Amino acid sequence: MSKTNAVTRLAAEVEKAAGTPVELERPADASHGDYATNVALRLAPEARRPPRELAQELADAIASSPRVQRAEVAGPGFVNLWVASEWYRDALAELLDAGAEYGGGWADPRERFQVELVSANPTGPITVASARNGAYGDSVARLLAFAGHEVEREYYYNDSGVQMERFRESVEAVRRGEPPPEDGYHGDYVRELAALDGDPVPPMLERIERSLERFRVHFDSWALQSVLQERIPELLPRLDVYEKDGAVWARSSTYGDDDDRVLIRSGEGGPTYRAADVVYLVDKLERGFDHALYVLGADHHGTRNWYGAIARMLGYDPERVEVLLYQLVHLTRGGEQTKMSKRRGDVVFLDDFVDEVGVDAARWYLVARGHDQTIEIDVDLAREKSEKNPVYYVQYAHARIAGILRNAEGASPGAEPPPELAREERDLVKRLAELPKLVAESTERRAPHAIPTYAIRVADDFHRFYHHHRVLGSGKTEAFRLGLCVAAKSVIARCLDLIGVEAPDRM
RNA sequence: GCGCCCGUAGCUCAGUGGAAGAGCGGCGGCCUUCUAAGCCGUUGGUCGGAGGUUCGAAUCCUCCCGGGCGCGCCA
Repeated sequence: MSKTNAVTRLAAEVEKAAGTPVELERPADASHGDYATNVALRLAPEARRPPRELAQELADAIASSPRVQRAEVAGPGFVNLWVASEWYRDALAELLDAGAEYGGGWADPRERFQVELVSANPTGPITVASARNGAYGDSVARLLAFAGHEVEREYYYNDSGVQMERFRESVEAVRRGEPPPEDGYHGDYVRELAALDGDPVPPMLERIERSLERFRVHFDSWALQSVLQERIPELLPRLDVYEKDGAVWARSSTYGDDDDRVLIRSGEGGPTYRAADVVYLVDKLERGFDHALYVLGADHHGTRNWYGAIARMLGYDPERVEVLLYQLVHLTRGGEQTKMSKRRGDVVFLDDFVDEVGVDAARWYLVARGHDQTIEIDVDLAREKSEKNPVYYVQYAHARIAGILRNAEGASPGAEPPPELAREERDLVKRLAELPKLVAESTERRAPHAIPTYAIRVADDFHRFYHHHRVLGSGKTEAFRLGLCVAAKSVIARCLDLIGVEAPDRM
């Protein structure tokens, strides 16, 4: 992080006294102060001094800051501190000044990222399972862009493999008036495609793109396996390979992969998907991306080390390659597990899911869980549950604020706190001031699910503030409270945007 | 068998060394005042189990139990 904020500036004051980096936490218990640090506990063993004694020195030193009202030692050696009016002014002024950019633009250095996401074979419409890939990957991309990086999203599809042939044969069969082959594709969409002329792949791709655009996932580019694999002969000499059983193998296990992988098949000698991976990786890195991110479902975790291995084999820094794994989506119907198979056609398509619950609830639902957590969706309960989706709670806070600002009629917001700040006002400022740290951690961990969790907290604090305090016509406190509203609205809108959800002005 | 992920309140889940949480559900209150999709109160947990590291463990390590997903010359 290259930018300071109200919290880090406060931490810096403690650092001066402690002589070591300090992180301030917000205690869960209000009686433990506005902020707390365990730095005395961490320092005590090396200093060979009782932690509470060190903590007392720090508390005394920090208490003299104009931003600090009071500092206390607590428990085994925590320093709890209560911030002063000065700090609230600093924090809110910063929020208002930065506006929509608050918490962003901190990346240093700014780099080029490519996020490859979804990349489902165009053998059928996008399913809810792929939608998680889209929701997760797109949110990571949004976080990186907000940090200040240059980000492009790409969809990579296989237009020439065995499954694509099955898909085309299924459409052809229907065109001849026959049922699709047993191991072919059977969904209704196959019949729809059969009604058109020519190769069914382009219209399928168009439909996929429309679904994803509707889901607010936009692709900057599309990559084709058939084009990439033409360069395989050119790249083969750069690889560490050997022949076995008539096939050509990459010695990937020596470069960090779990196994060696076949690049060129025995027999007719066609290239495998892995061979195209090699070309694609070179292509990505030579197009000037500093980082190539692969968003993959947990069913691909067996190859999570493959991409880094080929980067190493080719002499690239493997740190430039990142595999983001997310756990799968399981669909149930009235408690019964339904197997998802595009071939059988008994899947839930993204478009149907979105028809049912709306884009906002769908995106929120798919990104609000940790990516390491398997998601189970009961198709029968989806609509009922979506009505209780916390996304509406958060959007409602935004709409309420918009309503206040509509009624404000030229009254201008300010950051100057009134002599007495109410608890709800202080809580809201502190909450809003968490955004920079939250966003930075969420970006670095590739964990966008922290955003909705935080957005609920912000809405929570706002709704409470709103309930207890009148904004318009509140006299000397009006400007400050309007300032709070403007800042809260901006933070909520930013959080929602980072996960691809709209922030409505009316509900 | 081996590998990856998960096990926290009735349900769905946050919480990657600091003082156990949210939403939903249940129960009881609050609208002549900027949007009640809201607010307030209450109910509810030996953080799967056992050891270990640490001043301190839901969090780190080891083992065990349970669930998901992989282990193709498919992608």
